Formats: sequence, structure tokens, C-alpha cells
Amino acid sequence: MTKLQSLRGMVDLLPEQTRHWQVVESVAREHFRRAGLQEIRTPLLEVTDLFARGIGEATDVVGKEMYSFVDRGDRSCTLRPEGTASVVRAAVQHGLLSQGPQRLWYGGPMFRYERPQAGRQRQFHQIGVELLGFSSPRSDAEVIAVAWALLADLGVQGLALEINSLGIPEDRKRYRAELVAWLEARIDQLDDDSRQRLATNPLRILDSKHPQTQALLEQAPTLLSTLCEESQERFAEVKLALSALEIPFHINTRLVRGLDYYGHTAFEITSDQLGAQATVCGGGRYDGLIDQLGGPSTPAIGWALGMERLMLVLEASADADPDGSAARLTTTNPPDLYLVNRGESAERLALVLAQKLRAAGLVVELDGSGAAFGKQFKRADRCGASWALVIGEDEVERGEAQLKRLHSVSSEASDASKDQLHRLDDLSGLVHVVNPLAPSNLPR
RNA sequence: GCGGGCGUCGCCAAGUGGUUAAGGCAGCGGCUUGUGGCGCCGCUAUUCGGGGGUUCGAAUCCCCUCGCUCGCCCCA
Repeated sequence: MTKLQSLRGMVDLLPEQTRHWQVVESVAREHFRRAGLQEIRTPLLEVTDLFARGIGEATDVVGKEMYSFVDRGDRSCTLRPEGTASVVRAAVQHGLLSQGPQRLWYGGPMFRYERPQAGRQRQFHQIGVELLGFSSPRSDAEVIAVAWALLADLGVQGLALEINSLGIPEDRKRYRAELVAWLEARIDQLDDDSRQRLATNPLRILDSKHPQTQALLEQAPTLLSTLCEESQERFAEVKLALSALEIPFHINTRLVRGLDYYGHTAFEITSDQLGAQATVCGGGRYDGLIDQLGGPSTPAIGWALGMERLMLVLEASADADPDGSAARLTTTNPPDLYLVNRGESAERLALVLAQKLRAAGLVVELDGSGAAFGKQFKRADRCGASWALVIGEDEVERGEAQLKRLHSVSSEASDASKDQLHRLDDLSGLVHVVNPLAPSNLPR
């Protein structure tokens, strides 16, 4: 029988990782709470048409990367490749937009059938923010600031913000014609890939990694200079707002977005800690999408950050700076107390005590092996617990047990860190010694 | 989808045609059947991701396949 294993590109998060993820998620949740963002949870599975219409039929994501299948009711379904389309669909479907502007965040798995590599999996995870019904250039800056503050607070090193403006659809149309004409005149200097894209998606040639093409593009007309006056002014206000927020940014006239719904502000936050997958967070304005999906014409802006990449960056940042805030990810939280127990009645009592002490707010590890005391102590020590409580038949009879300090204690140990005896019918003193900060709502 | 590297125990690994497949970490047991951290002793891969082939002989060579990884494409 062949060994079972997870599908390609589908990865398990083991306890060592989930610990890190939970730290990141709780920091993110706190940032979102303070920014007045509310969580929205949408299904992982949607009608295929949502993404085809929302993201754009011609994009690679829709064209060749979707997990689509026909369900038992003959509907074409797709595992979501991104979050924005679903959030917009939900907002439209439930009439959220008629209740005023929406400040939303979401998180969870996304699916794209791609070749896995570092920071890229077939099931991956994003956290994203969507501001629906916000048109002001200040909202662009605000939403960027939320991402920036979050990443900085998490301790991501080497952060950089790149922004560009994609203008309005007319701007892009005009620019596309201009760029195509300019490139066609120099078609002999283009690489094969770029030549291909000249017909299909000329704007994407801008972020080609081909060195020769890059050099050529130095001279090419830029989207920014083709923007209409209104778009220019809008972009200027975004920059002004970012400066006021003291967020350093770099204007990258070649920054384009892969999904069709973006216009005006487009941005990426990168980290120098990563290789090819330097973008940790990407987003932009999508004023046309909601209308396109059948909702009321509503301006909107948002971003998404890739958890896997973020975790890679944080691990690199923690290594680079062991005292930085990224290092808090790697901290463990060992139990407050290890319950050493042996003997039939002692084991039963220990089980009950463990629950009582847990209810009182302590982190308690109960040894369930019934092994020799020595063995249990060895394990207690290994797991890093600060204290051990010893319950044997003698303790059950006396109604009193030894609370033993683990690890070497410094010579001038205070009374509070010496071994001591505690009554088992009143645990409040014990709880106080082990963890004075415990909520300590001891059940009677 | 294209190109390069890799795959030996839970983890890190030695081994490059003939070895009983080193070693370390972790785990388990013992020295120590009621007191830990250290130490010592022992156990833990009939088998080298999987399948086929070459050979007297394969973890080592060849083919296929699966997976990982790096780059491209694309994207977060």
C-alpha cells in the first residue's frame, strides 16, 4: 500500500507553525479592530462566473490557475483564487452597500493551480482589507497605512512601499495604444515573452524581468505621464497623504496589477528578506468592480497579504534580529504547572485537580503515563514547566501536596520560588504562587 | 506550463557498485518500582520517496513516476 500524502502544493501547518500564525493573526486582528474594520467570512467555493467576470477572463489566474469543477447539480464551481470578488459579491448580495460605506477584513485559504515554490503554494492564505464606498485619495493612504503599520509592528525588516497610478480606463486605453506603438517600433529588441504579450496584455511587459527588455523600457513612455489631469491630481493627493503619514514610498511607473479590476492607485509592499517572491502585500483601487459584478456603482480600495510569504519574512527577520519584535513569534509558552501523579486514587484526584487549576487560569499539563516519579519529573523538566505538583497516594491521604520549583533557581531565591506544601482542598494559595496574574476564579 | 538542483529513521545527516546502512538530536526503557535537570547503558531504517530495468551483486548506474526546492511565467 502506498503511503498517503497531501496533494501537491497543499501543506499542513503543524503546531510549531500554528503557534506563529496565531501570533500574527492576533496582531492583525488587533490592528483591524483599532482601524474600525469588521471581519467578513465568505464561502471558499463560488460560482465560476464570479471570478471570470470579476478578475478578468484573460488573466492567468482565471485562464489557467483556477480549481474549477462541475458539482452534482451541474453548476460550475471554483475554489476562490482571491478574496475581493467574494467580498464584493457578499456585500452586493446582502445589500450592505445601501447601509453606507463598509470597512471590512477577511482571511483564509485561497487556491491557485500553480507550480509551487518558496512562498507560493496551491492552497495559500491571505489576509485582506476592503474599503467599499470610499472614494477619497485619503482612503487610499489610510488603507496602505493599516498594512504598513501591521507589517512594521510584526517586525518585518526591509519594508518598502511601491506605488503607481493606473488612472481611469480611458487613461489606460490611451497609454496602451501609445506603448504598443512605441514597442512595435522596437520589436526587434524585445524578448519572445514580451512579444507575445504585446498582443495579449501589453501593460504586463512593464514588469518583465528580462534585463534587455528592462533596459529598453527605461526610455518607454510611462503610464503616469499619460494620465489625464484629474487622475494626476488624485495621485498627487495620495502621495501628499502618504507623506503626511510619514510612510516612505517609491514611485514605480512599471507597477501594474495582474487582475483586471484595478485602476488609479496600485501598490505593493515588499521586503528585501525574500528572493523572487518579494511582494508581501499588494493592492489597489477598484472603482469599477462592484458595478461590473452587478452592484451599485461604488468606489473601493483594498489589499491582500500572503501569509506564507509573511511567515517567511518574519522568520528571516527574527533570525536577522533576535531581539526584534519578529522574534516574539518563536517564543514558546510552556505550562505553568506539571502535574506529577501516580497510583490509582492519586491519578483520579490529579485529573480533577488539573481541571480545577485550569479553570483557575493556570496552564496545566497532566502526566497521563502512570510512569515512575523519576520519569515524570524528567518530562516535567523537559517541557519547560515552572512548577511541578506531586500527587501520590500519600498526598491523597494527607490532603496536602508538594509544589516543587523546577529549573535551577538563583541562590538568592525568594520564598515565592522555593518548594512548598499546599492543601488540596483550597488551591487559591497555590494558584497565586504559580501565577499571580491568573484570573483566579477558583470554582468552589 | 518551461528549465536547473535534490529525495537515506520524526529531524539533521555519513555512505558514490560488495559495509551487519555510521553518527547526532528527539523518543522509549533501564541504572534510580516516590522526586527532575547531568551522566552512563540499551532499544528504535530487513532498507535508502515509489515502480521498473542493468548487474553475480544497487541507497549508489539507467528509465519512468511522485514529491520538495531554485529560477522563469504568474501572483500574495
